Amino acid sequence: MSLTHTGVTPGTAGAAELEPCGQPDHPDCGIRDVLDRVGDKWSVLVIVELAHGPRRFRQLQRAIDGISQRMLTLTVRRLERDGLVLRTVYPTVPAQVDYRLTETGASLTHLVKALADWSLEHRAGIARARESYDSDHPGNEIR
Amino acid sequence: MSLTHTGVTPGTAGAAELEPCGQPDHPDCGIRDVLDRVGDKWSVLVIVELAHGPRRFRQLQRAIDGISQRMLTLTVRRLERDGLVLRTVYPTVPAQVDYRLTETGASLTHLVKALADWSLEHRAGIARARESYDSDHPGNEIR
DNA sequence: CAGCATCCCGACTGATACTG
DNA sequence: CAGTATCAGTCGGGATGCTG
Repeated sequence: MSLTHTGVTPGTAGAAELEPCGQPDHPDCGIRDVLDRVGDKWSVLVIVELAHGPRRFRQLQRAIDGISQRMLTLTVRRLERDGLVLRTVYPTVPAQVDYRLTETGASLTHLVKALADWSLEHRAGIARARESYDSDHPGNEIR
Repeated sequence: MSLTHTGVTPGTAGAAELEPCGQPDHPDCGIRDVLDRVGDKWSVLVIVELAHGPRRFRQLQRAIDGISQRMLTLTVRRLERDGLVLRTVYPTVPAQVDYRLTETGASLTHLVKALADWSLEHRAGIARARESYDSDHPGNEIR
């Protein structure tokens, strides 16, 4: 809903002005850097969770269904390394650490939100398209 | 508002782990469906390329630096299956196929563009953060 | 040109056990 | 609680060779 999508002419001429990298200079103009981070399902879920406020390690693990401790560790490390998440250690008796989004990380939440909105909006359509495709192409394992 | 979730649904015992998805509360609600598609670097690059207009297979492969034929095939197939891309075969002598975004696919273009913009905007910062992190944490192989 | 079929290696991940 | 260390299994994805 909050996704205002101005009608874009489908297929035909389209191509209005999507010019992420004006030049073939850089093959992928940094898109991949982000994608490798944003595209990771765990990263996104962590970001979404942290968008609600600071969380501790266990809180994140409990909030994110299905993530292993190992993956959570790796995920927050990577996000920290990229400067999207700030990790703070409190030298309390039982060690305590909290994670929160940095400003950069917070700015990503808008995109994630937009992505989620788009997802919800087209979820059904995609599911239908898949069924349709699968029935039209039996025995085609495209995952 | 869509992403505002109350956080935590620990639930002691088994309980329901699959939320009805009535509300966009649950992060898992369709986000992954999109992410599995959008999050894929090749998918995004294909979408970006197709945003400029219809392309043939070889055109795509040449435009997208580094993609293997196998990955391009799989990528466009998946996009087609999800109804984001339309595949048209022209029974010419040397087979000719073109791909173009469907309306749904075109609507994704905005998000992809946003992602690309964000990427460009924060590219340098992320790179710096990484260097900084790496020098502060020597011998830490986080990918 | 536009694919499909195979082989194959290394990275990603989960499960498990141990530490500060 | 908040991790680190290890090991094993899966699979993404590149390289190569072959149709239509």
